[in-house]
Amino acid sequence: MTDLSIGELSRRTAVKVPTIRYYEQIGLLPAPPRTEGRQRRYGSDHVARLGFIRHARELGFEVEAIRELLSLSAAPERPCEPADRIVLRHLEGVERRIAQLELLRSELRHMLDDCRHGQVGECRIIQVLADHDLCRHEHGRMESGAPARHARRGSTRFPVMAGPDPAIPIR
Amino acid sequence: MTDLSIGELSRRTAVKVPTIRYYEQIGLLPAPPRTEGRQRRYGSDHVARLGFIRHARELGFEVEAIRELLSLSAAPERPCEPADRIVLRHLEGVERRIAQLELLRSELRHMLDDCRHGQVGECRIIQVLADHDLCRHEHGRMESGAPARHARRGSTRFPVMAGPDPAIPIR
DNA sequence: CTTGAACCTCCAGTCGCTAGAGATTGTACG
DNA sequence: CGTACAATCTCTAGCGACTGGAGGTTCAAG
Repeated sequence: MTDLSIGELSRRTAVKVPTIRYYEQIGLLPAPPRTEGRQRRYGSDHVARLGFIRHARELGFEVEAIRELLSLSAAPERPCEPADRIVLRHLEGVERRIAQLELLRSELRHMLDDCRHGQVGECRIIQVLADHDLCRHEHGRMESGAPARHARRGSTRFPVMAGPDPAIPIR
Repeated sequence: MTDLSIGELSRRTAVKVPTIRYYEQIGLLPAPPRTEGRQRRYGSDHVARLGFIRHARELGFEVEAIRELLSLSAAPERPCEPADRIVLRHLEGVERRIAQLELLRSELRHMLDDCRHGQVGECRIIQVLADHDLCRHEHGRMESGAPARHARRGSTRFPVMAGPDPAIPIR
């Protein structure tokens, strides 16, 4: 009805033009009719559907989840419990991610707090990175028997990325 | 010295074999010497460097940041301020991400709270997704003049992904 | 010497876009 | 009506940080 070009649709929904074409390609937005010159022309139903998609993306839903939500929304008389479950699952993922990031935040803050802001040699940041055991929190699991908290104190030395060394076959 | 195969290195550092090869490819881990049969053999310095990399990745640092941290760690007598800055920048990113996710979390919770768990037709979840204006928080910016809070109440109907419609050129 | 696990290289796929090349179409103006 | 030029078209490749597979070789134990 409204007969919008892809650029107009983009402006109205705040979704970029290549993204709209991408959504069509992956089957999230139906292919619209075309002009004789094969340019896309959209109606108000496309505006609504694309708005739905954009909002769901803003809320962090994955494309697959959006696909399901869209197909659920097409059956208003059916129970909305499947939709609830999708949202709940996503909420749980967001909560897990927040918890992870909060751990990260506190470890990063500790690293900065502990750093005396002197030389790299005494820098707590570099030390903690070099030796996982020095950090205040455990954020990975340590399942197996303690792997010998070796007394590598002092200089942190790794093989340095030098020019292509001769690559002598050993042994 | 320790002369480890890539599988052994993988076990000791908890970094997967293809990931180790990938780190070599992108120049994060130096290419080790090879056996006559061109298999990689690693020493304890590689174990240390790869441990550094893994820990930094666990803390969410990007590869480019790790590259910088590694090259900083090679100069123990220099000031550690550049390292501090990298960590601080990353911390700020983490904090921004947390703030975003907390907004998301609260909006998702509201959606679930408001849903009467009946039919899709009255489902608050679907309604909020279909009409951005219904949500409790603003998480995008709304710069331009209000785009006509249209009275599309009731059925949420989009063009449905059907079979390939005839694609009649219009106009 | 044989077996088979581990290793090798190379390439493709993941996710959700984004950007570019090079060709065509739509539209406004003179 | 012609022309200019913005917008559109298709196609392909790239991002980041891996991960997986195919198909072939090497190592180490028995």
